[in-house]
Amino acid sequence: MENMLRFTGCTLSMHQCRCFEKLTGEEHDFLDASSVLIKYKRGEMICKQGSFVSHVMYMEKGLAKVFLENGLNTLVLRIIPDGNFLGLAAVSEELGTFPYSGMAYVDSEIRQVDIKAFRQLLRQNTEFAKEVIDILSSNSVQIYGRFFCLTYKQAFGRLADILICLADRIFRNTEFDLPLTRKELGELAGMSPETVIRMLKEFNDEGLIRMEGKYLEVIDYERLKKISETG
Amino acid sequence: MENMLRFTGCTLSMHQCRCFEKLTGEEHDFLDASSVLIKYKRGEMICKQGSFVSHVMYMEKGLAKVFLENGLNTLVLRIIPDGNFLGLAAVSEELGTFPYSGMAYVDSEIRQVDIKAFRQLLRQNTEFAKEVIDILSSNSVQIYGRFFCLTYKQAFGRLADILICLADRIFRNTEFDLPLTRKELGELAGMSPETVIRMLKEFNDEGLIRMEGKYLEVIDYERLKKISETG
DNA sequence: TGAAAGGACTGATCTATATCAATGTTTTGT
DNA sequence: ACAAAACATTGATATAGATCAGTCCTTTCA
Repeated sequence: MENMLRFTGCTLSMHQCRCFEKLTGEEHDFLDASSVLIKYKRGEMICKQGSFVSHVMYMEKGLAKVFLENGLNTLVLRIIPDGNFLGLAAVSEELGTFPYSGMAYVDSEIRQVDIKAFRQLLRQNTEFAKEVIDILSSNSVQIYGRFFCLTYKQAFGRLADILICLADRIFRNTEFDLPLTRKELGELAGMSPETVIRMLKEFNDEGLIRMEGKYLEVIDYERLKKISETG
Repeated sequence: MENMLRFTGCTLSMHQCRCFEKLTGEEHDFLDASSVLIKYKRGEMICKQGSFVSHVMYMEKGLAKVFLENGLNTLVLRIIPDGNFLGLAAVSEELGTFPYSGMAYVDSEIRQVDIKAFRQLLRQNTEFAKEVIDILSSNSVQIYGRFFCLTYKQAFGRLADILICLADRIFRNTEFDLPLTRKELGELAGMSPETVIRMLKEFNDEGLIRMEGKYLEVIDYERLKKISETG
């Protein structure tokens, strides 16, 4: 009788992006003709909050963060791995500018699709439009969970959340080399880099994880999960 | 040269809901035939997080909150005044259950539209679908601002935000009678009821607002705005 | 209309986490 | 290969805001 919803700070939405499967061969060609593939180096800005929108961006290969900033603080909304849109806010005709920024965590390849072409497909293919609506809804739900988590959970719970998310969903492995700095990890979990370090050390000392520099291994997944739930 | 985006904890999205204007007379009739109007009393639950979704809900008259809860804490995502959807997450076929709860702040009338009928209209009328996508995008952007605000602003900034939002967008007046308790105000601004009381008192003593029980008047709008921006 | 419950308010205390400051360690660019 | 910059780590300190405990006020409803 577990009717209580659990919220996690997970940075990925659950939805598997399937919208391109809904296109006809012809529409696919049209999309290809209306798009370009751009390469970004680690640390490069992919889009800047407040700048004009002219494309929809799709991550072909790499890893990026989508975030808000006000000059002082950075809030990561979502991590974008292969096969996801950087965000579809651009689709709305109301919104002429990016409501967030994007930056590559690692060298990445991003497909930029002309927004007019994308909107035309939305208009002419309702199955495609339905998929896009699903993606938008699913993104919202993911952000809600993250919002709740960052607002009410304590630091160790938030960090546990992020570690689980990285292992389960981003690297799909209990061990991995983190391409993020402690500061970037802090942005994800909504805490200062110093706090990240202290908590990671504690997790390490308690035998929940093993950590050496960039290398990270989740050892006691179950206990980490528990911390993420109760924290 | 103000290129820095401001985030507010405002609980309303900017989008004016126009999707019904896109329907033909026939489609309108179809929608009417597929919907019912339900009345709720102040404090009544409109939908419960985790329960099955079978309707899209549209606020005809009243005021409600849409929120997340885990048994201990409540996080208000959005306030819903007349002429807005309670949320469109239900539109996604992936999601069988409500990702949030809804509760009436005042006696309200809500139109429940059968989800199948709504989805059918999405499929057959691309202009309608486009409007729904705009609403979803716009809701996301509003949540982003609120997320940033609650994560990084200090309590007095968050409270100032909420007061401005209430005056500007909900009551459209510098004076109004609050239908919310201090606890509910706290949920909106992400703080404890005691903190709400102390801060309101301080705002009152500083001459920013005038407050007597449920009555509230915004006196120094500009300074309140400044506090919301710098807090 | 009077008792009970819920809400408003106040003051005292506590604590999680930011911030600051200093040092050692990698990484980067030339 | 070396200097400079960025990053990681540690310890000490500060503080915003939660929590707790109590009183008074207001609404509700029997």
